[in-house]
Amino acid sequence: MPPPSSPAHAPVMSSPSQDFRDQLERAKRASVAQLLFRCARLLDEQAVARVRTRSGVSMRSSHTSLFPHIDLEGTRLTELARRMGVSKQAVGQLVGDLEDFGVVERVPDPDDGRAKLIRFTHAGQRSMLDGLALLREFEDEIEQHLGARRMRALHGTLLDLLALLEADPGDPASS
Amino acid sequence: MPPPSSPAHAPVMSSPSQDFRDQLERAKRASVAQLLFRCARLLDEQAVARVRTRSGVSMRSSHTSLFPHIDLEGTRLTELARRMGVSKQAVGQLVGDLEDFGVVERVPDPDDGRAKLIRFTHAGQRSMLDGLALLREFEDEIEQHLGARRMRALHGTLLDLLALLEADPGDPASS
DNA sequence: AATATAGTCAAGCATGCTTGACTATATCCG
DNA sequence: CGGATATAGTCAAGCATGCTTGACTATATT
Repeated sequence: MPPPSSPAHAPVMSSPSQDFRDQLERAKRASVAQLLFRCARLLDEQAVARVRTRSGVSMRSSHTSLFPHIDLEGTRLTELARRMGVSKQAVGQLVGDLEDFGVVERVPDPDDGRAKLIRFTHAGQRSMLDGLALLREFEDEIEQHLGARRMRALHGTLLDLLALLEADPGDPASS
Repeated sequence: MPPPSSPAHAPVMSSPSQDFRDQLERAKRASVAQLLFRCARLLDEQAVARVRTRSGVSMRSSHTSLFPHIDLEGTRLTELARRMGVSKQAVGQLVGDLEDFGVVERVPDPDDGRAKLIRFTHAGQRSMLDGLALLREFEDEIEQHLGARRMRALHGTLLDLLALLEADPGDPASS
């Protein structure tokens, strides 16, 4: 027999293992965090697969995450690293790949002999536009399933969530 | 002198590079996919950090993602691998870690001398509950910022999105 | 001249997988 | 029964990804 449960009254569990089972069940329904995580991974995988299938370029999301930080007139490596919050060597590797892909190029910075500007090549601009089109296509498909209203709501909520998460790196709540 | 951003012969309408700039600008506002990705990563990092800070156990989300698949009475390694869609060796590594943490144990399967059942230890059940409480706490904080309504909407939308992504692994669009 | 900064090269590490080879047990069938 | 074969799990190695740190060169700044 399990330890005497307090049937009528306590908020205590009927039995520990029953309680545990309930909790597990709840966990299976997946927290928002876990849902986000799985959605993000699947989305990323499928988007990357599409780009590679269609363009033949094996660009990954780590590469494309660089794009929004590259100014049209070119941006220094160190500045990119600062904006992205990683080491300049990390950016150097990404830029190296993108250079191999022919998407960006390094040109000397006229203002500083040590520096180089990372900027899109002509071809890179084209593939960038193609990639964005592909991504929009993908998201349109998703929107068809979710509906425009929910898609907008999702977008807005994620923006707010991101702001919260970026503002609040620690654990301010407790203690 | 400034980099010759575009040749002197002026493009007729809004220049290609202006168009490109617009596109980039749009990309900076981040697609849903990119937003999801960044939110997921931050959420994961912060959740993992909290668990480790409070419980001292360096469990990662790859470990916890195993939990929903472990039945209360125990589950075979191979079955876990099947449910998770990875190799049995991959699950073996996760289970090995969790065994070191004292969270799960391997007991012989009475029905099959080759098999073992992976199940939670007593302590594991406790830390599982603690972890879930922590996670709920975290999500409650998020809910405070987003509001209950948007949180529910987010949850529901993500569920649908997940279903879509899991149903549709390929690229059905391109014929 | 001293020092700081931009970038590069090389190595290393953590994570989360994979594949291949192997042991022990189960099951099927002639 | 016994041999062929399938299955559960383990051990070991390897790989891709996305970072890191350390050491270094070349140029700028003071």
